[in-house]
Amino acid sequence: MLSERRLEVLRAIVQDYVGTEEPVGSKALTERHRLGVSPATVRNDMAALEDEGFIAQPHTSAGRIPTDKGYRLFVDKLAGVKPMSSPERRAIQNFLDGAVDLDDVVGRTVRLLAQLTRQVAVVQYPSLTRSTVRHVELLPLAPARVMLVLITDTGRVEQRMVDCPTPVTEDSLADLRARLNSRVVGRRFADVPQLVQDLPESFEQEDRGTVSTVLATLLETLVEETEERLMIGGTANLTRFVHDFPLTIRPVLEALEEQVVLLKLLGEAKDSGMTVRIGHENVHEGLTATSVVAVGYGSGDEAVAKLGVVGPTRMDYPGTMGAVRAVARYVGQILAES
Amino acid sequence: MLSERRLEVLRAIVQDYVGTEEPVGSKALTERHRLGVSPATVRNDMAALEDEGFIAQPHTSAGRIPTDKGYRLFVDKLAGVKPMSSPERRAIQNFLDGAVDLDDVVGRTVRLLAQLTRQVAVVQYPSLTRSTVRHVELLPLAPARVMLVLITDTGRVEQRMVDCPTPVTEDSLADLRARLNSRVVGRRFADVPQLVQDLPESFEQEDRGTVSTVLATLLETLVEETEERLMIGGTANLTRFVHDFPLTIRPVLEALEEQVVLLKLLGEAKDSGMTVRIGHENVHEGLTATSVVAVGYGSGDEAVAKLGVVGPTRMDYPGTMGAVRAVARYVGQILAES
DNA sequence: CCTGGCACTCACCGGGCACGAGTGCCAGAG
DNA sequence: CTCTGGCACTCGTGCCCGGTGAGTGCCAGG
Repeated sequence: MLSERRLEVLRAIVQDYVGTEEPVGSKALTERHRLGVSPATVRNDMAALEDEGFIAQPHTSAGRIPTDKGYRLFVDKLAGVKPMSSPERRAIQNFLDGAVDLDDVVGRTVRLLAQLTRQVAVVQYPSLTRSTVRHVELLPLAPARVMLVLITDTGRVEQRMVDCPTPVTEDSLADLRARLNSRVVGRRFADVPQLVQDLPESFEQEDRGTVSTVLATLLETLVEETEERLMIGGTANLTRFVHDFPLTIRPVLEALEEQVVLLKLLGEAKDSGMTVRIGHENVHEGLTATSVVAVGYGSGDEAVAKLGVVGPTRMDYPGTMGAVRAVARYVGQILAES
Repeated sequence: MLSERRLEVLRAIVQDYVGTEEPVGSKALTERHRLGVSPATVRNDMAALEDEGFIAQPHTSAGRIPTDKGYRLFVDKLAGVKPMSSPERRAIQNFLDGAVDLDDVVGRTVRLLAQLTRQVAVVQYPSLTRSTVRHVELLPLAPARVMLVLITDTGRVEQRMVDCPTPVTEDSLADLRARLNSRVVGRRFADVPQLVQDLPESFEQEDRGTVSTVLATLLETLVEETEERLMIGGTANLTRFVHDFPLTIRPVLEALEEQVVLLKLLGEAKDSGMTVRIGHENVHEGLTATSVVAVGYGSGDEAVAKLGVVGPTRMDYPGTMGAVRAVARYVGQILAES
């Protein structure tokens, strides 16, 4: 096990490296931190830390930089979550309060997160299957064409066109709407398939085709993997590390364009509590030089979706985690109000 | 006026430079194109072209590269629009046909454009004010809370929460819905404010508050500048020019993050026909090293929105214009069908 | 176990130099 | 008047080279 002081040295290295973006040497360390020992001692500690794989040198005559393993230790044991200041919290709340609909909430959240963390922000829309049904609407648009609208308690609205096998009367549509809603309103979307299973049987023969078609479309809309949506922002922040540029940024941008990759990334995060994945802990190839900080958010205690940021492994973890947590909390509140 | 051959030289320079991304010299030109004259002659022509400001040399002992003015001449006089091949056209159509709703159409269009042109794609959602009303729906969610849903003929759906001053009965809501729809369905959204102006007066005193509130929200939704939405994609393509990297890419990414900037950019494009803005023709500072190719699209003959791509001034104009035009055409078709 | 001293390594920087692509100009031919 | 080949010139690029300094590892002594 590493001694107390060695951990302290690791912490100092991480902090300095995150601040300066340059390998940190023993002398600089003793000058900037009150470690109470000489550079030579620090050098020995550094050698030990390097043996354990927590830090590494880019080349022989350079200082040390933390490895993924070093950041992991830092995040788990050495650093807390830095809470937001109260002016910051007020600003977050004010900014999010101005949203007019869910798209706006998500859009504002993305911009806010990107700005606070100066990194790439990713926000998932509240999952349909994890939300509850507020209302299901059926609108006749043409004799044999109906628009299906799903509304969740989190304000998410999905619509689908349904082409019915036979023309539908206004009355039978109203009937279907009423019966459908009485069954599903207030229930979780995940339970809807079960709840409507036997619905077609209770209708007259002539309407059954329509009912089945509508229900089929409804169920399609709920398919996991398809129903997930997300928004990203702050990609311009990627240009802040001008060092290892093209090589790093290219695969990251490509990964961010792939919704599937991002959804998987967020999916891997724990449902409750904050998840930090550092460097190679991310299985996706393009993201092995980045860290992901993600957390679930929701209107109640249960998470309905996740949000987070993607940044270089060299990031301010306490600050980022603080911002992510605070934003998630306020988004949850906003959703609960709406 | 420039002689025929000099124009030919300019065309050759543009083509070679776009292909190789390197300044092109007189010798290379005569080797790669059948100009029928010697390098020395070409040099004289190049000197003339440089005097006129169509090309420039990065430094004394280098070849020439086209200026914005050179590209402008190339686009206007020397190059046509390169039509898509029929397999490409089929692929476009197939890909777009799979969309389930408008979000999906726009999302697919963005990905398609980005892939075809290997540049950043920008697609605007059909403008509300330029679309016509298919249906306006009012859903009671709570005693004094109504959800307003607008549906356009292009499949766009906008929803807003309305908090009413007094509780609303199901009946009066149905009444409002019916009267509202009878006035506006089939009309252009732009005309809606006028069409509903005197609607509150025709209601009982007790309902007027609700009616006014609903209408106010409806009108707010239609405010230009606010109602515009767009989607972008293919930002990873920015990393293809690794040359002048950080300096170029940074401001472009920043500009792309600003919806306002992009909307203005598309807004500046002509309503009909294709618009190409080259380099400094773009007023926005971050985009002076890029060109924008934009075109309107719509379900009928009138454009309901625009789409386009943003790329380096050194782009394959004929190919890009061909792709943009083709995609716009097919998106229009898809919208007309839905 | 900590410390100061010391020799060593090596990335970085700036200058000097050769190379070569590309140019402008000019005189002569068609 | 236009085109061509020749020629001197420019200047960015790549390379080598030595000096500098930050940082290291090791060791002997407290």
